[in-house]
Amino acid sequence: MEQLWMGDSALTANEVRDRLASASAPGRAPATTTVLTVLSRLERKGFVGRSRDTRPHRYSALLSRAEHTAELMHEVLSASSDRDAALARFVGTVSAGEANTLRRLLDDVVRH
Amino acid sequence: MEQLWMGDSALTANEVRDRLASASAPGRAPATTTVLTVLSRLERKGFVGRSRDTRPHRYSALLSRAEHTAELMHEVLSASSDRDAALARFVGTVSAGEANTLRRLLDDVVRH
DNA sequence: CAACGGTTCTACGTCGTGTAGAAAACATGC
DNA sequence: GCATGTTTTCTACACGACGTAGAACCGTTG
Repeated sequence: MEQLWMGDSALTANEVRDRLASASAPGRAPATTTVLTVLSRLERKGFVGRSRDTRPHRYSALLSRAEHTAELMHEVLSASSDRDAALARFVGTVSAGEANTLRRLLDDVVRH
Repeated sequence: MEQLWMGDSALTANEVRDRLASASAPGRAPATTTVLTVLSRLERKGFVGRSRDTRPHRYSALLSRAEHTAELMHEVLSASSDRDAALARFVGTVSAGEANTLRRLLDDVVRH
């Protein structure tokens, strides 16, 4: 749902609807009001912000896709009682390539 | 919900209900049928297994708490388009202690 | 076979989500 | 200034996941 625009930023409801229309099967084009509703709900939950001063309100993601994912991962992890064990499992099932990525990232972290 | 027994293993519905009863506020004690229903649904979704041969069926978690968490993390990560970016964000917001844990875990991984 | 504990079926309220029409609020051309 | 088109809000419905549990069914055992 949100993924659909979690890359650009500051779009109007109609622009969002247009992108949805093109990026989907021809039949599946949501009404503008639908987009507005969803956008409002996302705003209420703090996922998107909007500029109310410009007339066609402009909506933008407050968190990038990556940030959002990272936050979700933290949430999932927090729900676990033994975080370290969970992390161990996670690392154990990660691909070799991603293990390397992680290693590199951790090295970066070490020097602030 | 499941967390309630994701530590022990192979319990009957009544045993589960009892644990729930003690581990909660005195008033909040679910009926046995409720537990059965939930357990069945979890079974349908592949989260728990049960031995149908013993008469009071015995239910057990198919995945440990940690495994389940790890799987969820992978799911979240998979939903992201740019996995590396998401990982970067994740690592960037992890505590220092956990960063170390991760480092150690990655070292273990390297020697199979 | 009657009673009892265990299991399944059916069902209801609540919540999140996708969907959108009706109505209200605005902007504007004439 | 008002009719028209655009934008936003309100209200609403269907659907699926969940927590909850009663009713009915089934198997064991006295």
